Amino acid sequence: MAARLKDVAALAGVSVRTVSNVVSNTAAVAPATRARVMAAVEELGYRPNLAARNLRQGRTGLIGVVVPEIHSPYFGALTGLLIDAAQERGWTVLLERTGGRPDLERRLLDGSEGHQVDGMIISPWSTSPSELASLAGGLPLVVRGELEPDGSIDHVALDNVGAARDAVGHLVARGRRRIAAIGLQSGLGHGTAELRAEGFRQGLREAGLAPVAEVEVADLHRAEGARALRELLRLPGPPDAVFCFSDELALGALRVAAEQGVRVPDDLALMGFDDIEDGRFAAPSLTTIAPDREQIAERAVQCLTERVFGRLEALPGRRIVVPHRVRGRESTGAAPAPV
Amino acid sequence: MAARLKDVAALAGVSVRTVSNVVSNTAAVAPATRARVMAAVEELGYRPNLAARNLRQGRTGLIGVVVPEIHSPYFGALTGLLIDAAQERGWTVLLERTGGRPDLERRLLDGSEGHQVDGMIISPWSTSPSELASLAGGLPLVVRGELEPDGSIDHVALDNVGAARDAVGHLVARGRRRIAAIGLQSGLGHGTAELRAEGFRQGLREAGLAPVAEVEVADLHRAEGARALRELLRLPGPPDAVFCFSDELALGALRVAAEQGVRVPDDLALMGFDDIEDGRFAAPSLTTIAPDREQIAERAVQCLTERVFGRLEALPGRRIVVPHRVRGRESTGAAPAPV
DNA sequence: GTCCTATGTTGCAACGTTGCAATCATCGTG
DNA sequence: CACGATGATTGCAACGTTGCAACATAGGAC
Repeated sequence: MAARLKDVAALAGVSVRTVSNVVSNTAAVAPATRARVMAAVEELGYRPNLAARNLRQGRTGLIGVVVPEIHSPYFGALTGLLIDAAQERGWTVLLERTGGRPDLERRLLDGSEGHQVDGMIISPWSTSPSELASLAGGLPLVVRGELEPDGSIDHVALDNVGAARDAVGHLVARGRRRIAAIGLQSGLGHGTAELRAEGFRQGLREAGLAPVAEVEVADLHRAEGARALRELLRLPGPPDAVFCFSDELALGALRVAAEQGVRVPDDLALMGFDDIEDGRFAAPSLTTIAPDREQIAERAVQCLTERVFGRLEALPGRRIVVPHRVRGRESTGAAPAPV
Repeated sequence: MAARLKDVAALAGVSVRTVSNVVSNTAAVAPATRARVMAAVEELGYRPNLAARNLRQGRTGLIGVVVPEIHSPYFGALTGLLIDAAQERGWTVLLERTGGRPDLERRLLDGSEGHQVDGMIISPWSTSPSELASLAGGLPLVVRGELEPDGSIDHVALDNVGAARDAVGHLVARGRRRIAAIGLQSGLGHGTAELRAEGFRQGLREAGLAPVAEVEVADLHRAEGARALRELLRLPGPPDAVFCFSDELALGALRVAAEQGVRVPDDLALMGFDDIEDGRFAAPSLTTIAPDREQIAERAVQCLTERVFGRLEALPGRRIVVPHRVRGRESTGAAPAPV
């Protein structure tokens, strides 16, 4: 059915090897020959069989991108950017979702599940970096997000502690004193939440304040944010500002504030983390920590590419920190409401 | 480096073929032999080389999912469900974004871009089904969303006309008479918008009404919805209800309503389409048309699987219509605001 | 004319797997 | 005991490509 090198060769009147040279640019070919071959390729609609090429070359041109979920705005946006960055470098992305399940994370890494890839970019949920490294064997790996650092693999991460401190600074600068946090996660050895909590406390300490409350959540989605703010509003001395560890949590909280007649930002300043699209169009718009997502994607793919092609096996893991900024909007009174 | 069948065979003291029989369950193997082989597999950490398997079997186990974008809530959610449904049937998903670019849509289909897949599920933006079919050649294809029907390929779609009619019905039943639409797209031969416009007009006709306005948009995102509502509010006789062809458009409109002090639903009823997560947590929560997304994903993958394995090449294209329902919430006064 | 180099072209083998058909042992049946 | 049927195991070849090294030809230097 599909044309092979052999068919093209027969039609063009040259050897199989020459056709291969033309289509994969591996050797010098006389212009006339090249033209004849190209014509035959065109006529037969020849496309190289990638399975054969992969088998021969020992590479697949695929990289795995492993995320807990893709339907959430944060991971959705990041995944899109990763695909772009990968495409630019000639990779094709194989997307895997773990749903946060540790067993699935493991099976994907050790190769018993899923397809063969040349490398992986993983946003782990529950597996520690050292475990990741051993599971992956020799597979090039870039870890997204933050768990305790491990010497042997590459990380691309934010300065989560610093970002959380900046968030508190933003609230304090706007005169808030009774500040709470939503988004701690005790169950997991999930480092990101812990780092943000750490930064939150540091920021308060620097301002000579103490946390009004720290609310734990089961996940980072809206429903949990809503639940958490309801809880905070029942406290005897409710907060005048809340720092949520994700925009989705903040949007859930925003909804509850509207329900209960709590005015944002007048009665309560609300702040998120991630800078997702929804936050820009919320009413009031959401102040947030904006990581440089393009750079995260760019650096992660670049890093992985170097690992795959380079002789970096012996190199120690690199630690790439991507910048962030506070994006002040209406929910903390940092931007005037339009009209 | 990586263990091969040959290595396992040597260790277990059997032939390569027997090991293959064990790992791929292709023939009866004596329990004792199987145990010996499994032990060797375990010891060497053997994983089958998929490139070789694919080459031999002529199949890759990959299906392509082609969407215009994945960062949007609608496509993000759908893609997640497609990956789930595919995984259940043993497929791995290769995700491709077109960004709505026609040339990229084409290159993906004719195989000159991207990897080799056994089939594709595509949400086309600008390529017509007949063109899709000819580009794909013999590649099994399932088309998502709606363009003019074509006899030879499978479609999985909503009843867009009926759904839009239902939306109008919902607004009319709540006493609205001055109804506008946001979301028409003239530039594209993009069928979905046209079908919803058609249903919108039918619904109004049935109620003996005429459209107050129909606003065109460049895309279906929030910014366009915001722009469109601003435009509508400047009209001499503004509408008392707006049907937006996507939830994102409606959320953009909702934001503008809040900015301009237009009360929703009292002054203006707002309705969307897609039932994305954000709409549930907006204040007010967003009435919408909810397609049965699980079923879309499920049926699309099922359909494709049948095409790949079945002898259905000669079969005419099937047309699968997935049900939807109106989900009444606060933005049309269909659900009381909590507390 | 000989040698050397540069350029273009080729055949062979191999990547790791599985389809096919052959082989061998074992068992039940008549 | 011969026979066929069944079960278990095997060797060979092939999937379509590319690395390697060899080969052919032409052109330039001496």
